[in-house]
Amino acid sequence: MTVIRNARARARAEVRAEILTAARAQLARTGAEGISLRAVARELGMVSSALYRYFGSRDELLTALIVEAYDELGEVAERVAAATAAEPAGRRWVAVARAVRAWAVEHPHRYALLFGTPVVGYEAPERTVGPGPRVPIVLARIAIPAPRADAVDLGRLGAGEPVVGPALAADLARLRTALAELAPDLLAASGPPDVLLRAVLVAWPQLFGLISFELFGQLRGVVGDGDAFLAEAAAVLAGRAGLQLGPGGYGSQP
Amino acid sequence: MTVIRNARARARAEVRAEILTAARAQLARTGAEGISLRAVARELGMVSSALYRYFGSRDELLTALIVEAYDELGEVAERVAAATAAEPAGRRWVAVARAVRAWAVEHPHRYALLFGTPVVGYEAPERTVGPGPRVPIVLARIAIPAPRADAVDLGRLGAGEPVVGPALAADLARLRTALAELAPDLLAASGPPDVLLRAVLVAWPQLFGLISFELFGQLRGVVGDGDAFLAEAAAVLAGRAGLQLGPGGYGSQP
DNA sequence: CCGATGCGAGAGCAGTGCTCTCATCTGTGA
DNA sequence: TCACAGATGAGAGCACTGCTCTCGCATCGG
Repeated sequence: MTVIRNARARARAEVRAEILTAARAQLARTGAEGISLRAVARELGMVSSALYRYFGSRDELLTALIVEAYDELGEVAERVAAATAAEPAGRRWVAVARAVRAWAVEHPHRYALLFGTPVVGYEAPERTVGPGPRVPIVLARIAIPAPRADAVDLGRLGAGEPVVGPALAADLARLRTALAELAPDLLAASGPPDVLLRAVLVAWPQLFGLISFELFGQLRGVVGDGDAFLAEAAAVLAGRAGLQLGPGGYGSQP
Repeated sequence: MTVIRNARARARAEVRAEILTAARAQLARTGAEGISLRAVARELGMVSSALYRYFGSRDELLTALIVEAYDELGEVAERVAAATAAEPAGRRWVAVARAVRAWAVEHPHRYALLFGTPVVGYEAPERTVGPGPRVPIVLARIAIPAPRADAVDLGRLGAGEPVVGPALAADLARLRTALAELAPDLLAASGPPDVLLRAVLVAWPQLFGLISFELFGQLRGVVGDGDAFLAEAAAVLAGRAGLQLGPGGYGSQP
């Protein structure tokens, strides 16, 4: 495993990259279901069986595309979070949400690959570990230092109701354990017990739900300006998480 | 079009139903992607070409399954709403949410067919019209009469910010038009302008997001008790929509 | 009763994922 | 430097898919 690999390994990596590029293009054109190993091979001027030297199966190729897309989306979110570091937490939250939506609109099939129907169900390990949780970590990093303890308002539960129920307390503990590996700094700063829950477990799936609803056509004919809709809804979520938007609301620049 | 159709039409309807039943079983077994016209035909002891007398294409068969699933899910939601008619709005909201989740867990592939990645993208007309909006209408019917005007808290916008932005105001108008056909009684009772928005456009996609996240494996290894998680999160959403849970929180019976 | 129509069977086409074998090309150790 | 092992590509082939077309048979309506 030297840094300068031999020519064979180098060529191999290049062919692998070319295959991925062709597959990515085909994904953008026809969606995940339409990706054909044979068509990818054809486009590269090789025969389908040769492709199996590089990817053991169609699912393996898809998995590579999934990991790649996770990484790209994670990078988008991290870049926006870094670029807005000086702004109030609420505005950063909305900015990241809009960026995630913009990426989804630009690459709908890749987004569907990540958050749509699981292709087979076997790629669970890949999903949870690795680049999967990058976006929620970005959101958590924005949200967690911000909320004040008095912002806790978990749905106006009846008097005497615990803020976090026993089942969710266990989930919370599990989440903390997972976070200890992925982002140990977050763990130290995560404050009151429900803040993590709101930021990661509640706000993030809801944000995803809004984007998916638009992208998968559930809001077709109802919502006109998807970005405005998402921005407003994300501002609601940010408010619920106790984040301050500051003067000027959530802003309007994309 | 007499009520008592002739024998030919009767047999035709029966065969159609048998095909749908076999396809439904296959969907439950292998998911939408795994549904094969030939396998369905084989199971029914007919040849694949004969099946084309009843469904013009695989997509047409899938569309029939989608409509069917929409109807069944809508009926589940309506039944729960009716059964809890006497309870406070917040508890009804949570009860419907849990019922939707329970249906999704029981029929994951059918749920994916409705709310996952669109199979082709062409069935947009089917989605928006017809049985599609039954669940959000149930939720709106629960939520709309309930909220008090002072519950409006759209994300703690900056002072002077309009509660509903101009882009969303247009969406709201469109939504009202659509509702005028589907549920005219709702239109009359819908109260302050943002209530509809919160109930249908925000809360429903977010609820869907929570369910999908669990079902599509995004929360795998994080959330243990999915029902408890959803109930708590739905209670949060209900609270945001200004619904009262009443004493005893959102209850715990499934 | 007879023609029009509905319907099932079968063959066939173009495409798919994947496996196997066989030839060739290349990197490396003797 | 050379020969051998391993990596790579080509091709044929298998079982499967959605879908179309044609050809008979049954059935229904006039």
